[in-house]
Amino acid sequence: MRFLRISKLNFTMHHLSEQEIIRRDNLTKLKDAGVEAYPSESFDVNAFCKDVKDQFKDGDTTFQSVSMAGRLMSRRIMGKASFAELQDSSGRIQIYISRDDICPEDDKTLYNDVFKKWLDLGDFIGIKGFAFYTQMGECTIHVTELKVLSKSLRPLPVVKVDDTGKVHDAFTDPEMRYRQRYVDLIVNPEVRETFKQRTAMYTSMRNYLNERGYLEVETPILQPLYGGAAARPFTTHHNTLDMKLYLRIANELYLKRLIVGGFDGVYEFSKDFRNEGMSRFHNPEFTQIELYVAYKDYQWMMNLVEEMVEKVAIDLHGTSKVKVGENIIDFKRPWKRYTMYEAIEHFTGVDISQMNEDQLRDTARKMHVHVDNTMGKGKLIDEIFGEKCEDQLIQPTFITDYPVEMSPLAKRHPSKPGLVERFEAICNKKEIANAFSELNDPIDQRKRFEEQLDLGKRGDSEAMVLDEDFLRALEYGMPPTAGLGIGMDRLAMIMTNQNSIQEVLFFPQMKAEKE
RNA sequence: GAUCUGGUAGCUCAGCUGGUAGAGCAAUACACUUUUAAUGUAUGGGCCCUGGGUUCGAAUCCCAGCCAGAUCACCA
Repeated sequence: MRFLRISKLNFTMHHLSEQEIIRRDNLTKLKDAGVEAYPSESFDVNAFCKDVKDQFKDGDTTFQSVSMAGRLMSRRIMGKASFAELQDSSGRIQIYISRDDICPEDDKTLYNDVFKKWLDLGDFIGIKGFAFYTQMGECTIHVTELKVLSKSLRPLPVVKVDDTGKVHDAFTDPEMRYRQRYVDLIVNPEVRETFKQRTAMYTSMRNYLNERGYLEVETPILQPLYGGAAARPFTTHHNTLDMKLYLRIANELYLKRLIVGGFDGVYEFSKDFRNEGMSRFHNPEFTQIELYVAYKDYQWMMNLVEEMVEKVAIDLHGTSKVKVGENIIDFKRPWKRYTMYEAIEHFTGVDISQMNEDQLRDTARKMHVHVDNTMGKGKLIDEIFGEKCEDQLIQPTFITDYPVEMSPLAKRHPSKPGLVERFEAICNKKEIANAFSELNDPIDQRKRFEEQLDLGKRGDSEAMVLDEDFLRALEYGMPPTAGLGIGMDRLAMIMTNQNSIQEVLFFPQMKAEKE
């Protein structure tokens, strides 16, 4: 019955374009001539385009017996000799093919037919040969052997760069680039670089945290209760257990359970899911790193964030200064620090620290901040900050001491009533990190959850739900703990100078393509 | 979810106030043994996003829809 599982896609052939028909035709001709278009045996590579171009000097004895593989990306045929470009994972190099070098015998099929007629741009080939410089001074591989490694049946966009460096016919349509990222990666080398930098960012952070002895862990994505953030979840269903499950919106409550269990420091790069709107800053699935360290507080965590993010910038760029849009952002320590009240006073000139709810609402209205009567004190402060301060914070800056109403999992500030020990790091007008001294008083935590339940009953779809097992864990006792979350996609956008989250996700979420 | 902009050849794009669908690259054929956005000559290639409407006639004007991008609102 297995054939029934084959998807419909295998049977519905799209209408073939002229160029696709020609490529299928060429495939048939290769096979008829006894050339295997999809050979199975290994083709051993001993050099990459970039290395040859960077290291080969004219007259050197190096790279005189190279074996290379990649896609054929351009072709300039001049009768019995041709220039072409080979692209591998490292970049491109020009290759030179002369008929009598690759066909020393009488049979010239390999050059006249296979290379000139039956190969197409995008096909994978393997070559053997030696490096030299042409009369025009370009580093080139003189090909002595040519092998077909894999035939390409669809035409690629042909992007050309002229001698002034100007790019012609760039493949730029965002819809096609995101839906067919493989094509984007083939023809746009800078896209490949962005994703390599994203991985370098993960490596940098992982190394930093591992060196300090923190344990990288994995916690459930499918959760019976969602928690750790204010957001609407995706829901799903487990058939055998016949139970409703949620895709996690955060992993905070699970990592804290591990601190209760006795680990001193745990972290996880966590793919989280939020069933909310999409924008150039929001994808339904995104990645956060969360870190929890026992016996530490938020002040200590601020120092860690500065040190780690500065290191990331240096590991990626060799300097703490990173170009982001029109700005140069310098991650060098120490970063500016403001309490939320100080920040508001600094950017608006108004000291709100002693104001009650009504005074705050009046002040907000005078500043033309949109507020309504359902907003409590914490929400009002948050609105004023968001409207008047956040947009002015380009350089990395810590904002500390948030209203307790916005932070149900954070510890109360010992000397500032109504506030919690929390900070956010803001950079390029956006939050890049959020951290607090974790609330470890189980009685207070239960009370805060109950306040969230009330919000939920009043219609707040993002209010947290009460997690009885998490409270049970806290009742066994959790050491004082500092916790941190960093939005990896947002940080990647800054570190790679991209202004859309889709540029740092290989496969951003898209609506289904029409047939 | 709201507003604006866009969807034409494999790719990048023209196509005016309605009148036989265009260019460059790519492709096909021929020539050319150090070119480089190779060149020269010739040729083929289109569900103009979809569905309605107006009109003698629609890629073009109108309406509805689909997809994308930008901005805004919620959010990381």
